[in-house]
Amino acid sequence: MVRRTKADALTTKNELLDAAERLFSERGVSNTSMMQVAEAAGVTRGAIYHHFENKLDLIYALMERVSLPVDEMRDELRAQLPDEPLRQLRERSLHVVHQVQHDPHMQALVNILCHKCEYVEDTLPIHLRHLSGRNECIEEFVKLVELAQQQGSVRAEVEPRTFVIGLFALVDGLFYNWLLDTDYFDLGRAAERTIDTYIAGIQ
Amino acid sequence: MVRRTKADALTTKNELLDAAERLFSERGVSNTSMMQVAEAAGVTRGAIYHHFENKLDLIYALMERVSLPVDEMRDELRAQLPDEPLRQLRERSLHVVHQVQHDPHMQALVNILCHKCEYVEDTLPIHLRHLSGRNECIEEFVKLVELAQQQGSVRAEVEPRTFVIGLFALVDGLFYNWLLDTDYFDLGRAAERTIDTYIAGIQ
DNA sequence: GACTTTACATACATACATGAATGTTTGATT
DNA sequence: AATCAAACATTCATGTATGTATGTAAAGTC
Repeated sequence: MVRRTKADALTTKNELLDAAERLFSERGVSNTSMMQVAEAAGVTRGAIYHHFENKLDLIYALMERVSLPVDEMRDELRAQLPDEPLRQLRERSLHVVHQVQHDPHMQALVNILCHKCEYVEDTLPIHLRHLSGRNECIEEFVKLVELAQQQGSVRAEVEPRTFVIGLFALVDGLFYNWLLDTDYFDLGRAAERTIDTYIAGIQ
Repeated sequence: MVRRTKADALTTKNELLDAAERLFSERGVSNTSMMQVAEAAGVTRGAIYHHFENKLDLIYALMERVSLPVDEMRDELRAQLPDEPLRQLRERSLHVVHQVQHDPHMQALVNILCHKCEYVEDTLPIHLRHLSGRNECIEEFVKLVELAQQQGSVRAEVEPRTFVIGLFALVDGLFYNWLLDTDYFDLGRAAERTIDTYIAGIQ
């Protein structure tokens, strides 16, 4: 049975995105063919190539789907706790952790970018996008640490930039390992403890 | 011109491993065909299938090549600083970092496992091997932290296991990000600072 | 109601990649 | 010296992915 109305087309597109997200996350990007994605969504390959240019465009669309709500939330948190820089650092980091832990789309996407997608020249645009918002965030965090340093709550010999690189590495590393086996440890709990420990180390 | 002596065969095998290591690291595992590996090594595909069963077996051989020296070094370091558990933690962590930063084979392999290889069912044996030695190491580190706790140099409310998970996450995250762009920050320096900060957080 | 466009399905052409089978040359063994 | 087996090269058969071109029925538009 064919569906043609605009709303139905949008449904088809979303079903394709859902199928791709699931299959990519389960079996890897390059190990999943467009054919398999189409079948999982109950359509043919023609439908995919109608909605997306190719596999990369499909991944790109997956990122769009989660990046919008994430950006909103970031702006929201940015405004909070302007007078307590270290706490803002903590809360914002933990918030991302919470998202990865509890939002299935976010979790699947991070899993894909982290473990199910080879970092090669072809996928460069994908990863560049992934990193762009991130570098912004690093700069912002550096300024927060500098502020805390001026306030005297951080030791003077601490290099803000290096500290922030470590903070991101810690969070990334937690994601990386947790996604390998989500039963090995509780992400939220571990993130809270380890981030607090790390921040305590500069006070 | 064909080469047949046993020594020459070993040379061929090593050239194949070198070529695979380079190509996999540059262009990704599933994006590199056996044909390309053979060409890069100056032989035909026949040579590969003579020495290795398939692509997975080839990756496996790559891991073997570096795991031996790494295991030796681990045993060596294990014996050092038995009375200063936190320093042993620090030194052993930094030593791995140093290896990744300065040993090309190690660096290429971690890069492959981290960014150039999809974590899917087919490659499970590969990753399981990668994780086995690691889990051992985690348990060992936990005991070191417990020891430090008994010695009174670590606060009582610290959970050793969570702390070690964070330490590994930090190191992994540093590798992960540094390998994306080795010019973005100095790995050794950042590792030293951030690990010290993290350890300072529990004292 | 005629016309155009959308939303797919179908079919096809091309390009690789894999793995096995087979062939060939030479070192190693006795 | 004869034989065997190792170390590859060559060829082939098969499967599979991709992208595109074309077909078509319904939706949308006027």
